[in-house]
Amino acid sequence: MPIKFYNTLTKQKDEFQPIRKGEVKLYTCGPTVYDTAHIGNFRTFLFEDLLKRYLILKGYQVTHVMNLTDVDDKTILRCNSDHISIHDLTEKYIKLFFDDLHRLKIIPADFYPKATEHVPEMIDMVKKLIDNGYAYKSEDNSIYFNIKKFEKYGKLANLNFAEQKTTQRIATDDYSKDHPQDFVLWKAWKKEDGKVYWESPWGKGRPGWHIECSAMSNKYLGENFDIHCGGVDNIFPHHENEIAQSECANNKPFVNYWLHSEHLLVDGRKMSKSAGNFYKISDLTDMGFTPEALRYLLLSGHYRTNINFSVDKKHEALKVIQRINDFYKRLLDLSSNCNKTDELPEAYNLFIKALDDDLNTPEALAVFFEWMRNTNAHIDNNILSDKDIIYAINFIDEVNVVFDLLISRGFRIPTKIVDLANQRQTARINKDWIKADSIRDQILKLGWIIEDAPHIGYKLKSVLEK
RNA sequence: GGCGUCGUACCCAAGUGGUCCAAGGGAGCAGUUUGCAAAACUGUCAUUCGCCGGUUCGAAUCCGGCCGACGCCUCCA
Repeated sequence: MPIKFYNTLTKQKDEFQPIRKGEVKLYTCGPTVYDTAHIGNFRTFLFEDLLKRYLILKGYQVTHVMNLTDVDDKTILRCNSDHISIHDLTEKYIKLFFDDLHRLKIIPADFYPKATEHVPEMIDMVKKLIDNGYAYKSEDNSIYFNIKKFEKYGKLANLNFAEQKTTQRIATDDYSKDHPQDFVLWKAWKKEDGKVYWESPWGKGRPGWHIECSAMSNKYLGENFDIHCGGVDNIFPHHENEIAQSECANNKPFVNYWLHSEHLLVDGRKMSKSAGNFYKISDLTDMGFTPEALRYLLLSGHYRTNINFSVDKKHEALKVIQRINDFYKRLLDLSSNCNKTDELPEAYNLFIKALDDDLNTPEALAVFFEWMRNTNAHIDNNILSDKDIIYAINFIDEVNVVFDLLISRGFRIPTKIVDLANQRQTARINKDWIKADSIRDQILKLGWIIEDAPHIGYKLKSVLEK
């Protein structure tokens, strides 16, 4: 079964056909590293992680590039106000970004090119655009792209520039442009830029924002590649401009499939620092959200809808993660004498069918939950065969390739907790319920949950929810 | 002004013409089980899909109007 993706370029679900059989070249817009990324940014990065994991599950060899924008207006402003070099500032936030990626179990990209390390490539591309007649130099030595020369300009964002009403912001913008909506490829140095500049054939300056993604995707993935992703806010102007630059420089189509994720809302509103609903990953882990809980919450809504995040969802997410992990352990405990195979249960086909349809994660999770409930019931009734146990484990392993909701950190049970549990066991055998209950409370206070088996035996679980 | 998205139970969230008198998760309630719990399971939880009309044999799904939330139109995941 082929995968279908909603392609922003065609505005419909298209069957996915890679350029080279079995291979996918994927470019995802990365962070601007002048500040810490927030939960909204990670909604997009997690969508991209899901996409990549699913392509891997389907057997594709994925080459993934994520850029790091380490020079732009905000970054320069921040350096000047904090009296810190651009390198020191961006390295700090790059490190924090990688920490968060790791924490959320996002599979690392193959390349993380930095804008500042690819200026020559960008200059080359601007040169090509000038040579091909698509770009011009303004009075202040900046280079602009002439949108009138590119017939398809506006196709991705579905904007009609001939009838476009000029907004206040554009009208009061740069006077030296031929057309108000032309965008900058190379920005001439200004006093405020301080030490931040590169030499170019047009004098000192720095690259425009959009050119980095065109130049770097070109370098690492080729002039025409398969998939390009980002948040919906990138559709215009960023991705529209990337298309214009790349196609006019190379005279060939740029990207075949454009996938965009919707924004995340917090408590039904746009996240903002002033509204007090602005969260970084570290804020949420401090509140007790586990990486798996965050993955679940951000992947349980479809990527093209606004998902509504709220700290009130912590209980729901932790509960779900606990259920899945308990179920997995339950199966593993039953599997010791079973012969391994790589076969899968029927429900797996429905799971794949849901994800094939433009990554319908809510549907896929529904299939999984329903199957899990039935399988638990079969275990309760002791009617699950050895073969079924192995199929079930295989299924969860596959689900985990895509969602990664199994807790991989080992919880080592402290000796003290085991001792208490054993004392309680003795009390239970002696039917000393008062003592047994009091030890259970004590264990709970130490951060562990004890679950009894009928008559004798127990399980210990770490308290995930505080 | 232009382009576009969304409104489904207490909360979250699929479904986009009949197999839906509407999946799945969380919360609640009742039960099985348990020394009691927990976990697991079972049952219950929207005669109805923002509102009003229309098309159709048939609509949550298509069309029109209205109400409400939101995005983009050169900062933005």
